Amino acid sequence: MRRPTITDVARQAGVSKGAVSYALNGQPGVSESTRARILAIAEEIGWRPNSAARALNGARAHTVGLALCRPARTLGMEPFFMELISGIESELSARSYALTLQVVTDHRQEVSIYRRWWAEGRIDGAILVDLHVDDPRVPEFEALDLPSVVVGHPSGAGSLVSVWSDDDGAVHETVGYLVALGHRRIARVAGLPRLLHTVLRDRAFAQACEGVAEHVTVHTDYTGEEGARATRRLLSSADRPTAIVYDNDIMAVAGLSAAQDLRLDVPDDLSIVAWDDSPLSRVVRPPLTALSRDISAYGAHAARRLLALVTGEAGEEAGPYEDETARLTPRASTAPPPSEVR
Amino acid sequence: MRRPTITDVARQAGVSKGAVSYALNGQPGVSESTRARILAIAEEIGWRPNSAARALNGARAHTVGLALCRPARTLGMEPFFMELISGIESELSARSYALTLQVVTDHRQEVSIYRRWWAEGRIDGAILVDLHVDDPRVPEFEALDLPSVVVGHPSGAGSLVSVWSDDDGAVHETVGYLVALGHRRIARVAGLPRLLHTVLRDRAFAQACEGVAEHVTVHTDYTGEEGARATRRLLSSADRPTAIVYDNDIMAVAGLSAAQDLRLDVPDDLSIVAWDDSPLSRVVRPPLTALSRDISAYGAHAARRLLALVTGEAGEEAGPYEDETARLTPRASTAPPPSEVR
DNA sequence: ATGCGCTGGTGAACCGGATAAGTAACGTGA
DNA sequence: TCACGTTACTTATCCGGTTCACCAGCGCAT
Repeated sequence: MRRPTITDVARQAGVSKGAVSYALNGQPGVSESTRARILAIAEEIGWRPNSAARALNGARAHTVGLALCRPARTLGMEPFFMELISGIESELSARSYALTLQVVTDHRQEVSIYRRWWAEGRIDGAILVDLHVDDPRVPEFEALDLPSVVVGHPSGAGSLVSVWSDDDGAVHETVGYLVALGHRRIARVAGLPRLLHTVLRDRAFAQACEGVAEHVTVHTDYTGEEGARATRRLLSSADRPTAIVYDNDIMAVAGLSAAQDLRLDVPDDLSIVAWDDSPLSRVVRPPLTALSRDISAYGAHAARRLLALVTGEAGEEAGPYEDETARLTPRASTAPPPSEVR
Repeated sequence: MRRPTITDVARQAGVSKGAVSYALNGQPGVSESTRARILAIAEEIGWRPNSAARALNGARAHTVGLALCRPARTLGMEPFFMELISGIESELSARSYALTLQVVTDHRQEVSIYRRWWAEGRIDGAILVDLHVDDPRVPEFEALDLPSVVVGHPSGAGSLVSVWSDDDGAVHETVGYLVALGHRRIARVAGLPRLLHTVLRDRAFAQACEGVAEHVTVHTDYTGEEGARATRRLLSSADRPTAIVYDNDIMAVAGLSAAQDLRLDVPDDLSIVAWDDSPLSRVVRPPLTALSRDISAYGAHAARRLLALVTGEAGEEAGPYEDETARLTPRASTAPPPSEVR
């Protein structure tokens, strides 16, 4: 049984294709009674205008693209992405836009996917995540002239609209909190050094500690394994830190376990802070002090910006947007440092 | 600058639209030299056939749909979905199919989304996850006549092709292992009771324990909070279990913390097994014994089945597929029960 | 020389909608 | 009673591809 087309509806209603089209789209040109009859028939036989046929008339594809450039293993473990996606989604589906997703392994692939989608008319816009230092995607996107929103700091977004949150402020708040507790040697277990936000956090961290605490930063690939290894290395050094800030929660949990394995008590011997709060931070023992933010809302903002770009709406929705700064949520993993090192 | 169309390519190459089409699609009807010239020009001006125009000629949309019916919070915390998606993805992108994703909050929405996508010609097929008991989506999908693959047990899939893994076997292996260690009172902290796989695991668990161990099952919503609460309740009962099997790893971690809060040692006082292995199981202390399986491969199998359905390929790819059974990976969270209760 | 098949194309119809232009019927004011 | 403006449509064209029917030119056997 073929899918019904506009012609089927027109025939059953005893009108022309044009009339059906007007009726469907709320255009003037049909009487209310005819419109109702047409819509009833469309409903009855389950007709929906074919999106390809619509798109052919210069209309939009009503789809935006998102390519994620991370290995499956890391991706699965990062609540961040799933929450971001569901936030993006909620905004898109409210406006009847679909999200097309692709998981890729490198940036060359990612750019070529977007290029293809765009050239094929499959997407109206794109969302760029995980901004790198000197990200090659930015000039590419600018040249492509594909409406796009960058989820990341404007300093790396070139002329593209960006949605970001103030990591700098969050870092300062965290360091300030730890210093206030009495910590004078603070370490940071950071993510991939080629990611822009890692560099920005590194810089902010160094700056925040400047003059008030010794500081050291170790880079990892975000996995629990590397988080644990970095922690062991930090804790076995002569002047070990009394507090460690982790760039994601899986590393924070791994670091917690590593510390406990070394017979260190958290928070009495070592304080731990996790960046990005997730249920995980709450279920471990002790629950982790974390930098929480509403990632879902973050994604929704990005989507809203993108839709404004796509539909050409002016207004305040069109510009870059700074989302709320992550709030430090103190839990039981942070406390003053042990007295002998104070 | 308008996107180039087939007419632009034809004009530049000095041939007709038809010739360009034949050249592009590897059809006979153009000489090799002309084909090369046309393709070179297409490449140069960055032309890609508009997917909507192609789809209009009865061709496929080259897209499959996936609607996830879970709240954002649970979703973010389940590495399962992200891994499943990236597995599906890898298979799809290898065959140049796109994945359209939608996060919905209930089944009615989910069905209506699929119905819309299908009627609008946006998707060629769909993947159904999280099968419920008496799932209303199954008859709907059968009626829609939309090519689809169910990720879940065939007993609930009706006439739809399903891809599943033998939970029954995994449960028996787990219970067998715990009984062999000497456990005689085993609890299970299960997921949502309306999910089919929960019911099947419940049944298998009861059956596996029958005659060899006392058993009890508690249902939760998969969150760490409920996992912890269930654990506390189980452990504070008079004849508390000596081993608990959790339906996901976030609950297992939460259960571990809850037990430790009650001054119970894992594994000396209590053994813990997590269903579905993830980096999380490895980074906590002690690392958790878990049921591991390759979720990404699971997703890839589902995608392959779906593509076989969509393209109408016969052969062994078309039927239902039983994926490998989860393997029990013993780690330090399981041991013989304490002697006083043996 | 003629017929035949093959190669390498061309031109036009078609897919399913949107939309501009055209038209028939009707009411209305002068 | 007729020009005029509405209303409620119909008709035709277009979007960017695919594909079918057709055709010119060429080599080749007859």
